[in-house]
Amino acid sequence: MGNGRVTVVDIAKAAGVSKSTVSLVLQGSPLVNEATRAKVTAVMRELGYVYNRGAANLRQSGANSKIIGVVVNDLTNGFFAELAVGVDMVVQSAGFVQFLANTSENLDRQREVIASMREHGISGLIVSPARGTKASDLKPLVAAGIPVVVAVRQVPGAKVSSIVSDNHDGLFAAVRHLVALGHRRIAFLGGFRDTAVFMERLQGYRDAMAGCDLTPDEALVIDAGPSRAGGFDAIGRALALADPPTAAVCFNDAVAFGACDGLRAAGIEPGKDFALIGFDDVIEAKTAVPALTTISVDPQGMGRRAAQLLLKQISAGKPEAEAIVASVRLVVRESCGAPATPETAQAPQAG
Amino acid sequence: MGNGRVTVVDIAKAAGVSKSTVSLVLQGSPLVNEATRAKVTAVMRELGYVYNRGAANLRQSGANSKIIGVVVNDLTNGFFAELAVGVDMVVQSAGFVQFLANTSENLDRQREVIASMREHGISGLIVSPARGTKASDLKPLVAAGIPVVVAVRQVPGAKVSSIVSDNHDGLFAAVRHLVALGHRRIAFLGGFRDTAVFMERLQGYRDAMAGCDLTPDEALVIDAGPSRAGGFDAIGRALALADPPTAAVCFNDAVAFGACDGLRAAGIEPGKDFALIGFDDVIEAKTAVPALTTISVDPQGMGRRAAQLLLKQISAGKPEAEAIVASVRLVVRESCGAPATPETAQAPQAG
DNA sequence: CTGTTAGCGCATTCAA
DNA sequence: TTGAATGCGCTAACAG
Repeated sequence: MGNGRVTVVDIAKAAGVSKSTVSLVLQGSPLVNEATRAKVTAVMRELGYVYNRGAANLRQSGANSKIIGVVVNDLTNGFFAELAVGVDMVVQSAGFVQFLANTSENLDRQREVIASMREHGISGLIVSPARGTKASDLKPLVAAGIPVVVAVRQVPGAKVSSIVSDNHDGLFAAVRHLVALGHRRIAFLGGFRDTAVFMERLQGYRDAMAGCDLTPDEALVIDAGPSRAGGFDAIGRALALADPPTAAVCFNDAVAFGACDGLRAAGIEPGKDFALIGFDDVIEAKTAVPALTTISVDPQGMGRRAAQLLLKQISAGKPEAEAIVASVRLVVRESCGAPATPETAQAPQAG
Repeated sequence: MGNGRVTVVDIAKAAGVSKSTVSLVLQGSPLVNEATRAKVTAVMRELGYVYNRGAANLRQSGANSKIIGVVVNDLTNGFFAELAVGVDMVVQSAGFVQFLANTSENLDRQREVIASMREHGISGLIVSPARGTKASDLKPLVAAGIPVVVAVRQVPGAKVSSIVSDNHDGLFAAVRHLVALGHRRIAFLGGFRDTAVFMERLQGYRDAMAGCDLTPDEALVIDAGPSRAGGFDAIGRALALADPPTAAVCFNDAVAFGACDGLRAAGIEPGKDFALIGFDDVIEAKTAVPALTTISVDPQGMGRRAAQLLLKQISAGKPEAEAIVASVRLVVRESCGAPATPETAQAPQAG
């Protein structure tokens, strides 16, 4: 029945030893008699003692708090939830705990949570930054010698480690794939133009189109929210064009799902009458649309790598983190054999 | 250029006052001269001072750490991610921060993270328990006077507040709805039998079936993982029955999505040739399958309510939390006009 | 209104 | 091997 707060002195008293001895037992020091250690641990269990990391951390000059902060821009998005899970895995395994906050793309909130985390003495930070995050937002952290790794989105001038997917090459490969299948009118659907990720992917799209001697048509680039609803909207606008596409590569899987919904609503079967490729790997993408080709970036793996990167920096005690960019491998998982020519696409068309 | 760690004495020295004065400024005390307060805050900003909550908390006898722990059984599931987001909202607004951990349904890990959270001095805990969680797992917390609220799943003998959805009535209503549409062979798909949630929902299903004079057929109760893959599997087994169902209510939305996939794979259009109802509210359920009827329980709202419940207990300083059960309202959002009789099911569509 | 003193729970010297 | 001091950064009492 451990009621109130039990401290080392309490258990020292009860075990008939001094506080220091208890402290040594706590950190598994080999300098303590096995018999006394057993007695101490027994008393600890009996009295319901709980280690006070705050106090310990305070004494150790605030070095390692064993807590790492994780801030994501949208936990509602399966991708970022998986990312957080990946981080959590290695963080927990390393004996750390995770301070997780969701910013909902809100810069003010992001500032708040990061400040709050600093007050709690995080020993490192992993952040999937909100749109518009500037290097100055991360500056105080690195100035204080707190390791920071940025994931998913890059922050322009920040001197921190980062891990992002190879957006350009991923989209480049996707477009080449579609062209190889015979498609010539290929749309790029979804995403916000003011993000670096969008521009990188768009550039991959454009480069691939240009490399295949396809006439660039800006009307085929349709930005929309990076969500299912956005995809639904985007495909609708695409199909409404005078010269609609026969294939599309989507900003992410959520958009691709929405595009599937939209195609079905228009009486077009995705993967059969229309080729679709999605970027990113939201939960269980393969069962969502069996015929959907995806460029996969494993969010959990990304989270794990980010965490490993951070832990390495923490243990290295490196004050200023170098700017390391780790590319994630992109792979086309399934082949999508959609017909390409206008003749085959004309059948049940719903212009 | 705030380099090393700046403390109150540093800023006191720089501002030409004493530590206490700085402390008073920190907590916004009205007992300090406006001029000195301005000077102190200016120096704080200049030196890049960061408040050390650990030390403050230590001095205050470990009362309020301003951190609340959140443990969920599966952050990969959109429902729980949304739940965490809901919690985060009110927690952040109240000036607290969230310690979030994912247990992946692992009891050992759950014990670990809860222990870790205690060491860090959480002032409250919200937990969506892993399968098999026993009251004894929460006992130490309540014994230590730490408020705990259990969400989503109940823990049998635990003397803690809890917030769960009205599983029985939700499923009861769903079945009645399908019966009203003319269905008689109604399956119950997905979920694990060893959870209280499953049994409650199953009981609702059975009670509704019995109330409608429908012969109970245990073959129509098909358990499977509460995931998209599980739903895909379950519907496959259902359709393979000698006397297959014409409608189904699913354990959750993920299962329902999987069931949709399975139906389509079998050439059956969900919401047209087969009526489907999903429980729970995963992200953007409405766009996933336009015709899918859902029993909705808003996970974010649930998270918010859980957090409010917890904060109330924290502020009330209530040592032993009473067992409060808060029901969540369940609503059928859309009507699903699926044909019921075998005769109409063979025609393309029936009025 | 501001300065002084004294710990919060722990780990780290130093002696014994 | 173990016990007695000391201080981490901060707040809570009282003094001035």
